[in-house]
Amino acid sequence: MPELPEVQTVVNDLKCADLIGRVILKAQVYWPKIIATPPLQLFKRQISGSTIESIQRRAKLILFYFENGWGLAVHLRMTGRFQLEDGQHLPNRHVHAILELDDGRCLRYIDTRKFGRFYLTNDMNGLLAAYGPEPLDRSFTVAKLTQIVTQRHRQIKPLLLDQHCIAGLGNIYADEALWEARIHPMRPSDTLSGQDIEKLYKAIRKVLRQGIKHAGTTLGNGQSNFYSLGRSRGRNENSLQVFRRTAQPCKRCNTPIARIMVGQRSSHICEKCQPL
DNA sequence: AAGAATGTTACATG
DNA sequence: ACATGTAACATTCT
Repeated sequence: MPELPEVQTVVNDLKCADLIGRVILKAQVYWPKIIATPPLQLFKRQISGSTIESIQRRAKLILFYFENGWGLAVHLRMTGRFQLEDGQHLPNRHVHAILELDDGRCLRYIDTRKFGRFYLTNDMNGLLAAYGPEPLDRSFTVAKLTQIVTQRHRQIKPLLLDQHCIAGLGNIYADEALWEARIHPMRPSDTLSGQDIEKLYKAIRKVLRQGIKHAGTTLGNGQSNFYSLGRSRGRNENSLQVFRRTAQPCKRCNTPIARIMVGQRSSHICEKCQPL
């Protein structure tokens, strides 16, 4: 579930939780496939005794940097969540890993679909090298987006979702940005005009900033929807203009929102505002 | 009760 | 080399 704004929200909450300077005493792992690298026994040995120096976000990854030069990157994929427990823990069948801290607390990883992954590495830069630019960074400019979009001939939405091209967008915010910019998701990327690209640039940054401001998007009431640390919900759902608003009126022109498949993902569009 | 779900990747095919 | 399609991962939600 989590896209850039949701991951940023989790990181912000983790940073507020007094984790800097804490030592990870021990890792308990109940679903070994969660640990992508290194092999489980090495992972457990290496992470034990690590002191958390900083917590950051890059793309959709949560990055824990340790004082010993290693770092832990966590990708939540669809349903990953962290919870900080003090003494007693609420029972949950989907706890797959627990990091025990030196202050008596535990950071536990919950993931109903078990798609999330932990990467423990002493070469974080290497791990991050393949990702495209951060859309909210100053280095991400209209010129940069022009280059990304013009260099290839692909449908614009799958391109936006490709983390090697731009980091952090997922299905929700890609749909929102394309609606905002009035661009059809199947538009070949190299046919966008300069004006289109500028609108898209502004739209991407607008919807991501808004998502962060609202602490992420939590859809519906299912327990495997997005929740940040603890069980705090995002407040961005009411700001969505098209995502999962199929058949409801377009907020600009009242045309019913259509749902179409693009690159094997559902897309929500106004066919009048976003003609092909 | 079938189909879809906020993500990624390996593999196949054009 | 690049673009696109399919299946897989595993469980819940509509």
